[in-house]
Amino acid sequence: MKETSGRAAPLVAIVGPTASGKSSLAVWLAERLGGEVLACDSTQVYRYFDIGTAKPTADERRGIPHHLIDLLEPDELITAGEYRRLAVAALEDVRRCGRLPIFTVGTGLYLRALLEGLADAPARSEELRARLAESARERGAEYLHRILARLDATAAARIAPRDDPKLIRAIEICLLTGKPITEVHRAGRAPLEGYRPIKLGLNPPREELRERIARRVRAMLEQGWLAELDSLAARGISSAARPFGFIGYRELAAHREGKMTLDEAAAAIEMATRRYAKRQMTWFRKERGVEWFAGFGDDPLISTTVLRFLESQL
RNA sequence: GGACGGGUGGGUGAGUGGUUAAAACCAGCAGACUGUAAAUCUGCCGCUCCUUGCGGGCUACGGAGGUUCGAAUCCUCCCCCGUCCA
Repeated sequence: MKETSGRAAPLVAIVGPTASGKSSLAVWLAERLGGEVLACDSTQVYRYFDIGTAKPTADERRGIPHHLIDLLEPDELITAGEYRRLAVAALEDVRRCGRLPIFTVGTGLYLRALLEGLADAPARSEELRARLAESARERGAEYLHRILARLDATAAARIAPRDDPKLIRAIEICLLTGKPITEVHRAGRAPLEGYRPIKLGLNPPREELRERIARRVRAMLEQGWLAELDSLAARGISSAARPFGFIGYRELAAHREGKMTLDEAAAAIEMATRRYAKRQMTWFRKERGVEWFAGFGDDPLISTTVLRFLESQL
């Protein structure tokens, strides 16, 4: 598909698995191209959870403004739709300053929500969800699937009978709009206007990524991850808060409760991170229009190649 | 030296004569995913052949023999691991 709008402002999105060096590449490019960094990450929007979410430190930011980080309190809930609103606003700020927006994308769904938009569907309803979850508990597995089948057979056929979160969202949309979710989706999305996305993909060799993840987990622990955990508790943040469910925080919490040794926790974190990286790649591989680079973002060879490519695109 | 317990597919670990290539879980691989997405879910997961089929062949439950129509499962000997007694 050709971009015809000459007025569209370039928007750079760096996709890639966790620990592939997106943040450092983003800063490096920003320094050279007059850019600012925007996080497209469902975890970095939470304040206080810094080490485990791999937020770039002040040092690593090197004076480059970073957006869409530290926006919410831990007891708040971010969703793809909310992220889109926040991101569009941040984008406009960056554009007003005449700077190049560079997204570091860990959360594929959020990038899609931003660029392609979401269906015109209502936001989640906690009350409705509570009721559905309650009935599901009483009526057993696959009850939700039966409900959805009645509301929208097409949608039910596309969602696994045990995939509760997706079933709930589908039922929620049907009930809230009074229309089958299939119809709501068919109505289309509202893509981002006025920008020309340039997608860069980092795809380091798997074995090297695996090692990098292991090293990073150890480094995070050395940087005081456990102390951060304690300060979060001291701050009075409920252990039920969303961010405590993020990779690493949950394992470390289990360790603090005496359920596993620190070594075991570290091993579990590495494993969960690896699996996460794999899922990210599954998502990104089918992302369209990505220019892929087979290495880490902090590898000089990669960064210079990326810069050259970007310059040809701007 | 002796007495028990145990050695099962990458790991943990079921299975104690036959629908058992061998449960389950984990790891691994592939995939799905339009509002909790660092979430959730699905498939595959010994080797091999083809006419890709609830298809064929081969290999497999420490090793070697044996019993049996048939063994991971029973017997014999051997090897290794753990605990205990000397």
